[in-house]
Amino acid sequence: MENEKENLFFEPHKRGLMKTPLKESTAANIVLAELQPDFAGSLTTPTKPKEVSQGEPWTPTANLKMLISAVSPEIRSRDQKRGLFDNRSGLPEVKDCLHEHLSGDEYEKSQPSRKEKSLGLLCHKFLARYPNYPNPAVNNDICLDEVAEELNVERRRIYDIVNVLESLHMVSRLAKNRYTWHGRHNLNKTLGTLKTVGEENKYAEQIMMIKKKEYEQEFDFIKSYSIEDHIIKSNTGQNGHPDMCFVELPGVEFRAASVNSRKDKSLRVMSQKFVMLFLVSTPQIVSLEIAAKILIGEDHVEDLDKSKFKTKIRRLYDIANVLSSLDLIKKVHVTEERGRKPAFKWTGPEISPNANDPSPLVPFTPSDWEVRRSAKESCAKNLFSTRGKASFTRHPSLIKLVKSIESDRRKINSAPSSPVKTNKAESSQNSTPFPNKMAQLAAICKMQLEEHSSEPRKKVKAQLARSGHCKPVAPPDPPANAELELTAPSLIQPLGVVPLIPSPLSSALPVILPQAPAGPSYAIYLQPAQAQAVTPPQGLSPTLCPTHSSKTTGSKDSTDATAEKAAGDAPKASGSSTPGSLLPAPERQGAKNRNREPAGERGPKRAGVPEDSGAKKKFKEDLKGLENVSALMVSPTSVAAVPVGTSPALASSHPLPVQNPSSAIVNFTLQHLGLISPSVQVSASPGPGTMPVSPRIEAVSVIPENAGAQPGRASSYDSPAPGQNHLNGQSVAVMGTQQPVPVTPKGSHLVTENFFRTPGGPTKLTGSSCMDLDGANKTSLGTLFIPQRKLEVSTEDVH
DNA sequence: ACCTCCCGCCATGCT
DNA sequence: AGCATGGCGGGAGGT
Repeated sequence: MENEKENLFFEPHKRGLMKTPLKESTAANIVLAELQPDFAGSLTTPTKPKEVSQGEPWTPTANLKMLISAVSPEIRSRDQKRGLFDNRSGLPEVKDCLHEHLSGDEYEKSQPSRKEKSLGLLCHKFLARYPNYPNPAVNNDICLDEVAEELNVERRRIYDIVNVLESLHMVSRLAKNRYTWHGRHNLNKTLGTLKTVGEENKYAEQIMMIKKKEYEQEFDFIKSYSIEDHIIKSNTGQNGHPDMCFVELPGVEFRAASVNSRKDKSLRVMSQKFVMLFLVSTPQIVSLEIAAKILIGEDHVEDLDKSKFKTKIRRLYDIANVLSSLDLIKKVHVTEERGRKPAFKWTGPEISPNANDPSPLVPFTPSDWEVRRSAKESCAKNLFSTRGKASFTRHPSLIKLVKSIESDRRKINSAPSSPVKTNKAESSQNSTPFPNKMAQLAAICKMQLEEHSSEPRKKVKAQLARSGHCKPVAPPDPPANAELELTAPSLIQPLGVVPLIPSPLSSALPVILPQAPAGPSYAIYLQPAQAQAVTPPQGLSPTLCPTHSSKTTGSKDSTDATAEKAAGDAPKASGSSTPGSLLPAPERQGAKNRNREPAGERGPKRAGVPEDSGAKKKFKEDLKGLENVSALMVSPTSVAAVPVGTSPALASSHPLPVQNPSSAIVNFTLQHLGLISPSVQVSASPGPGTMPVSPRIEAVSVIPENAGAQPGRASSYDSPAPGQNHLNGQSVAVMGTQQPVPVTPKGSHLVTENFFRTPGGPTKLTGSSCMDLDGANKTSLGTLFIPQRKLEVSTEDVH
């Protein structure tokens, strides 16, 4: 059916082509096909449309250039080394395209080395075919068969790419063998949603836990069950990781039942989770190890069987390759004492949970509400695993509901690829029942979870209070932390993530409290709308997650990243100053963001390393302080970095700025303290105060691939609408401004929305709008923790 | 020797 | 049954 439908839709354009791929594309043809992205898809397509959208010229030459540029960085360098590069095209890919040319020279190429066949390269080729911001008006469908042929790869490979792209809603499945290309129009929204979900899932906490465990293992450290653990577990479930289904955006949903059937396991889900990890972790560096553990359901690390772990890692590489091609991440290495760990750093745009909020200030219209609601529902769906396995599902009471829901859902989804669902409007009809249930479940679950979580936290708090030593949260600790760390230097390293220097473990604990949904401060932030829509009255944390608009994008390079961070910090800091939280509507977002981040930062900062009970006490105290101070908590993660900072206040206020002294000194100090590994260096900060240490580190590692590649591609594709450019992430500059600046232009949103999702045919706008409503998404609670510890280190590029 | 990850078998589920 | 999807992990290229 699906096909049929699709065909109908597309027939006009592609019909003939649809299934028949051009195999023969011998050289020339092939080239053309590749070169002309969309066209290729349509092959014969009558409709000119697709590629046209951007108006980008797709001459063969241009394509080659693009490909080359895209691929080249890596290959080029390699080739150069080898000496291959020189002559003909140094690019293997190119070769593919142009195999014609002398095989002699480059048979090597002709016989593509493994690398030439890499998924990353393939993905670049794939992406080269489509504009970053396709013209919605045009038919942007993708025929998998055609693409596979054109790119000379088995379809299986295309699935790998498409699945990841689908997870980012850059493509959506129309029907069998057909996808629609959305490009980056929705990317920010998607990322915002993922971030929100990631926060809700408390991935940051999970990461911390894992790290903590590592520490403990290494050092016997406190084995006592930390409060945090309990909390986390309660929230997440035994796994420690909430199992959730694919996160669907209102506008983009899977239409094929088959797709839905495997949703939970799918590469898509893994991809989303992986992305979430980046979005919620402060350093935004995630090691494969940690990612794998979390994705597996880490809590039972012990249980982990190697094979499973290995498989997960393999998959993560696949995903990472695609994400790298999208320039969302780049490979780096986190060095620990133990050795280097492969990790990836987020180089995509900074997103705030629902960053897009078009207009927070603006009152929501009824329609908006609906939208949000739908968004929320979708979130709920996501949260609950279809299986039942989901963490939330755990609650017995909920299981039944879940099952029923699932069944309903299946029915609904079962409609195969047929383009049915649409956003709210549509969904309302079809899926309405389901969503409602989901929403209810979600609400229930959240409530329950919150309760659970809150209790522990409360306990903790109480303890802390008793202890009385509270250190002021934020400020504190840099120094203290440093010391602590020193004592337990090793601890730091364990973290897979690189983070900011300071407080490893400690960060985790402290942070938690503040974040607790229950936390007063958070409550404040909640937007009524959100609360209602998304979560139960409680409001839970959800609100917390604000978007930090401030962070815009990131950027591309490490430097940018640093800058970003710095910027982010600054805002945060400011936020801290304004403890409160209750910001006027306009600021809400900012406030939220601030809150979130701060928390994360706090952790680190505060974090003392609990060496022993004493340390723990400190933590607790810190936590306590945090609670009290919650308002104050400001400094973002960057703070953590600040080992140097003497006064807490300073630290908080200026994230890392501490740099004041020479960076060299800082590094030296850090190293001694054990906060950072020798390998890592904190570069001198650019500006005083601005650069957080950690960022710097990141900065150090530069990445070859992406940078190089993207540019090429980007140039050609990116241009779309002005606003949109920002979306790409790369473009946006970050600013330190405290106030969150909306990264993406609202206008763009609108645009995108409209465009978005056109699967079936006529586009409908509605859905996308939902996404925009940040509110709904925001509902998540953010967890503030920042797991990071120090670890870190050098990020090297993979190559 | 380890890191990456290509390759394609084969299960799953829709048609 | 046939086909589209895509989970999965053996094993090989790279470093």
